[in-house]
Amino acid sequence: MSSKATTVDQRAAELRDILDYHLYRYHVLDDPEVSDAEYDRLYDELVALEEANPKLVTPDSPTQRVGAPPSEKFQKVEHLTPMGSLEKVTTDEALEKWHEDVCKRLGTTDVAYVTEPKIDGLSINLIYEDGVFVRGATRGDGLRGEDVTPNLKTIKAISMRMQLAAGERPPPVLEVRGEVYLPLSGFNALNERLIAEGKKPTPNPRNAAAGSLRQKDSTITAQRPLSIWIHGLGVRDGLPVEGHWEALQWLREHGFRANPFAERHETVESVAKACRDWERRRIELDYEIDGIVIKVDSFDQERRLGALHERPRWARAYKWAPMTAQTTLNKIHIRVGRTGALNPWAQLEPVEVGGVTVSQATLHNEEDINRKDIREGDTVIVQRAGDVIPQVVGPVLPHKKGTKPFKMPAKCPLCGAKIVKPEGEAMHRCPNRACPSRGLESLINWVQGPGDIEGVGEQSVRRLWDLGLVRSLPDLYRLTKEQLMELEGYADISATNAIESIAASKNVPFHRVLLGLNIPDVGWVTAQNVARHFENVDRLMGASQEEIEEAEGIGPDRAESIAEWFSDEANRALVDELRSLGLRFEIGDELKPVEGPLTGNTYVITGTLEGYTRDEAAAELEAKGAKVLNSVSGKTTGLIVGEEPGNSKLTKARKLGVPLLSEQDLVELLRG
DNA sequence: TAGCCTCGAGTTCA
DNA sequence: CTCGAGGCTA
Repeated sequence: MSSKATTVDQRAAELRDILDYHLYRYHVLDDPEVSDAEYDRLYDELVALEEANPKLVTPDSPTQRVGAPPSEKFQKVEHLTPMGSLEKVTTDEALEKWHEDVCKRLGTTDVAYVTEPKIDGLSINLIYEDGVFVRGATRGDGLRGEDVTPNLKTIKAISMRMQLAAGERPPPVLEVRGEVYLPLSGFNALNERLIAEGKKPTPNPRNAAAGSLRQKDSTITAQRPLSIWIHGLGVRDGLPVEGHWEALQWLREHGFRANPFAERHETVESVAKACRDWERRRIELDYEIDGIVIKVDSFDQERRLGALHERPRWARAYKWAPMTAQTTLNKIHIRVGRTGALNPWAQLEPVEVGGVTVSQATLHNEEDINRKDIREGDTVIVQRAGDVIPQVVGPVLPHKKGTKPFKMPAKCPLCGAKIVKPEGEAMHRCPNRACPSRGLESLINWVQGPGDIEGVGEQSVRRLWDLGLVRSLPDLYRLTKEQLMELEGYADISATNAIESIAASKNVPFHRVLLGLNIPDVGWVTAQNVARHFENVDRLMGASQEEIEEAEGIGPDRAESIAEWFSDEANRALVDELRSLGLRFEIGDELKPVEGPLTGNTYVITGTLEGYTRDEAAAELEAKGAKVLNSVSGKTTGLIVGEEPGNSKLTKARKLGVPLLSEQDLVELLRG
């Protein structure tokens, strides 16, 4: 061998070491030492050396992570030790019961546990021979999985070679277990890209990760920012560790990416607390977790406990109520809202999600449905966004035979008018101003919103509508007790109360009436501003678009919308009719700005208060001159936090440094 | 003109 | 509660 060859050989080996080290710093420790450019320079040097001397290429070289040719199919391989699946517990009681069982079998109460986040990803088994990564496989049935080595090599958080201390000899064979996952940031970026390319977004990070790992062409896998958390060992012969806690430390020291939130607990109470704490804290993570994995720490105790039907007695998964679920989408219905917008919604086979039963969910609009490729009859994934509103995330493919892509109807399902879809807008619309949907929906809106009528709810309004007794707001005020008593559910007393409540609603202030007219783009605040500016409806009706713009918070768009509404003859007739029925069309003194000790302060309320409803608290604050808004911003004076506060408001307030006030603080504020 | 603040509108379940 | 977008301000 010539001395030159040796030098090149040495340099290649050196470069492999350096590059491996920097990958480890970057992807395992999240603590890079060199710039990306510097890394690229070293990488290019190695590529050049290897191209000039193909014999230098080793299977574990950093250059071999990408570019393996597409394989025909995945080989089945046997795991060296079986990958058991975890028995789950869902309550503290079940956890406690397991602990008692463990203690009884071991004959001691001296049991320590290790907990760590249960990643919602794909279980993977990695084999290292003499410290070098040689093979990796999916879990499969627990005994045999699919060999996905080329794809795993593209994941930079997987070390191709173990980190060894000077003079340390690697174990001849080591089996390492982990969970491959897609970080949420990467998942969002991937979906944005897919949408931009006109492709279908992936329904959730787990599916995206699974799809990525099972790509036949590993160059595609390489484009997905997959990562891994290593959480355990299979074959571990000869390692100087006596328990899981030590094993995790050992793994970390040898270049494996073990989760930093693993904890060791001396008592089962401490374990239970960790499970509860993480249910709240899980949103802080850049990956999805669906519970906590709990293992008996000591390997000696683990061995004595053994397994039952491939399910280890020494470990449990504490699982929370799932935030997502699968169910069947039975039918897509159309609802026409009070503005004429067509709203498709899904009727679902009822399913538990995050502790409540979900049976319907909005599908927003046609574009959204078809981008997600949702069809009637699909099995779909449902999740609760922001912990509350159910969403259909997407179908679990493939579709059933004979299903068709969704299409909006061409005609309004209620009045038969031709549906329009303005250029650039997402919503389809029924253009018919006389469409029953609009009248009905506005009536429902009126009784539960601006009109604030007790004793007449959505169901009654629908029945009155169907009977033809009430088809407009004026009709409601002409309704008699006798007519109302024709309805099921109304007897003498309830009918009297309802009629009185309807009569009382004639006195709601002008701005509420304005709100009830259903003028597009006019909501609660704009109605107040308009009422305050014009003081009565005649001056408003007589105003030009430019004059309307002078009111606070009104720009060209809203001004146009308002002017257009009042230019419609039917609408002016409606105003006249309501006025003759006795509704108020000029302001009283209710909109006079209140001067008080809290003038200039704005507050936001979240959660449930003990002594007040939120409306009462808001009214009291406003009586002292404060403003009460619905979202936190830099200008918010304080966020009043009740029981079970909304997470988004709380996080935002913390981020912006907005003071958090308790109900106690509120009471003092109102008193002082 | 950008970026923040606010508003409107549509939404589910117990 | 969230989303999108109108309105306002620097």
